Amino acid sequence: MSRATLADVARRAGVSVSTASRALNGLDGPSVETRRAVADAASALQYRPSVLARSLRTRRSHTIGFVVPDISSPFYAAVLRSAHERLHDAGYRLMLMNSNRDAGEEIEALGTLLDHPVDGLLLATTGLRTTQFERTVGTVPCVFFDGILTGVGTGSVGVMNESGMGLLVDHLVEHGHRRIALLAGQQTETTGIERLRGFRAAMKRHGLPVARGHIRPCDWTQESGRLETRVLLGLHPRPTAIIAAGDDLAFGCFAACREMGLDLPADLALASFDDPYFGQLLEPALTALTSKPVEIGQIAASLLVDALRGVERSERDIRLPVELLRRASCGCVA
Amino acid sequence: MSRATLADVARRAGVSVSTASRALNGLDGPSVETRRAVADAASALQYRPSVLARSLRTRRSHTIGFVVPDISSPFYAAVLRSAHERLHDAGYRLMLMNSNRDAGEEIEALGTLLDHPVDGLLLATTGLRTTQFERTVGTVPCVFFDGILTGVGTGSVGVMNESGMGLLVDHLVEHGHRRIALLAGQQTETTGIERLRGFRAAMKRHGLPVARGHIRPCDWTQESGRLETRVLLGLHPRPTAIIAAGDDLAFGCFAACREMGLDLPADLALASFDDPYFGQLLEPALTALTSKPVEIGQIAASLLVDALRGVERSERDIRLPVELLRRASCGCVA
DNA sequence: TTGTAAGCGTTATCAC
DNA sequence: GTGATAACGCTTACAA
Repeated sequence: MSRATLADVARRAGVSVSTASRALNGLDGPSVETRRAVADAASALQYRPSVLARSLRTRRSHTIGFVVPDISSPFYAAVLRSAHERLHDAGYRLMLMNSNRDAGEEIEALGTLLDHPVDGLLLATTGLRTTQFERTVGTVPCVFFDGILTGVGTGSVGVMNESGMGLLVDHLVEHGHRRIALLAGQQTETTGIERLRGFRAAMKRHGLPVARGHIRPCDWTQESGRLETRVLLGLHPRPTAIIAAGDDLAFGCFAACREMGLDLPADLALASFDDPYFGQLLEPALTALTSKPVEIGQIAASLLVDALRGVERSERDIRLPVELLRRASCGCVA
Repeated sequence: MSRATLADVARRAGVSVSTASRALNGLDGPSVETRRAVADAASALQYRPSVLARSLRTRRSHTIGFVVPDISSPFYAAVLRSAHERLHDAGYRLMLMNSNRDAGEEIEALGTLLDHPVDGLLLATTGLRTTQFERTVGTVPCVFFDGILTGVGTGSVGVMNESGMGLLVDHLVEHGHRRIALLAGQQTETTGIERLRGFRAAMKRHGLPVARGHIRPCDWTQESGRLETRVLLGLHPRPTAIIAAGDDLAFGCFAACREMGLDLPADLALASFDDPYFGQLLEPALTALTSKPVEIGQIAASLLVDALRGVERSERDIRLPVELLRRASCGCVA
């Protein structure tokens, strides 16, 4: 005795499968009595429709694929939660994939999801090319977030990377810093690229030179931040301030300073682009920009749901403004 | 021109669908030439089998359901990543659900997953009853982790909650504390229950009384930790040390102390059951137990995969030992 | 208002 | 070796 099928329900209600289907789906046709009989039979048998069979027939799986570089990152986890909530409310399930910060794995992940198939995609890309994207995703609705590919897909959500970086540079300059270095993050991802661009622009705006070796492209990891900070601190002249393009990079900088017996912010000022949710609890508290994972997830999911429902939206590429959280690591008094 | 189907491949190769199916699935029967022809046709058409149709027919979806109280929690996110990796390698996809720390939502989530259907479940339960579980999950393989329901399911993985809590109490007692309070966490989840039990046992073992009101059952949130800490600090006599049963509770305690101008560990000692991955970077660094999300995810996934493959395992309920990380918040010198 | 039947894209059981 | 053909459980013209 496995799960009851629609045929079982129909038999018990004394009607045909099509009538049973119509009754359960609330289509017009069946009389009130018929509906009642079918509903009774269904609940008596504890009938639950097979999503699989329905999807095969209707060509809609009500499943969304979610692909990120690293789901264990608190930022992506927070985006996931909020996107999931929105999608769940809209009747969608979520299938998860990790690209592991590798373009090849990302393509494979997309392929797996499309085979399933998924009705739409939420993607934080880790450096896909436009042609690769078009070839593997085709016309399936896809909303980018955080890691964005421009010119393709049905929409995108992110923060204002360039102007945000400007805020950080401006603030450090206000503190009197002139030799500012950047832990730049991975330069295959839009976030890394745009933040670096914003850094260069802001430094230029202030008429400040960017010393040779003061820009450190690197992985988005704590270990990488630690290593690159050590390199920076070994330079002559040594930077007096460091901007980390991501929170893990900032942690790495923390760790390096601790190892080397340096005091933040007395010996070195630090500002981070991303604000981890415990930025406040660090010592010194971390100066950072508001990162908005909840908003990003919610908006990305909404864009996708609208696209799936055929709703046209005027604004398809959304960039959220960020604000500076002045805390202690930059030299502001707590 | 949508995706090519098996029929398209068969037609192009000049064979029947059944032969094409056999050839592609490597079943014996088809001759070498036939195999070759089918493979050529398949790649020419960029054929990708429909997972949906295959699942409907074989009654295996190769999809696993993953249910947690809150996926934005770094602990669960880390478990997810490691479990996902293991499952991916074994050819399974992962469908995600959030129970939002609510038993009703958890049941609904399980129902949704089973409708899909999923071949197995990875579940951190938030206080399900045995009968509820049996009714909704039936015989589908389910491995519990973190939040565990004993006596049902195909296995479980967690840490040694009781002895771990003993380690924390022992250590604070070594520091000379006698009035130790507990931010106990939610008492519907096994983790909360077992950690409280371990706390009582350890206090008893040391012959220490547990003062009235010194045990604070509460939500697992930072806000809750902050509030309960304030309550504890308003008590007479006031506890000299607090143990947080979870990391967010410890952060709340941090926040409360900061608000009240109290110095950790001089005015109050703090030890946490869970170690957040940045515990080292806090000031003071957080004394905690090693939490092992990566191991937990990996083991849980392995147990499930074994069960799905019909492999019998002797050890089905695994409890990982934990170690004490002596840092500064308990009063140890850094 | 209801029923019949075709099909969604596979796999599996038969014959040949 | 290979090919019809019947499922898997559902939706949806089209008939009645």
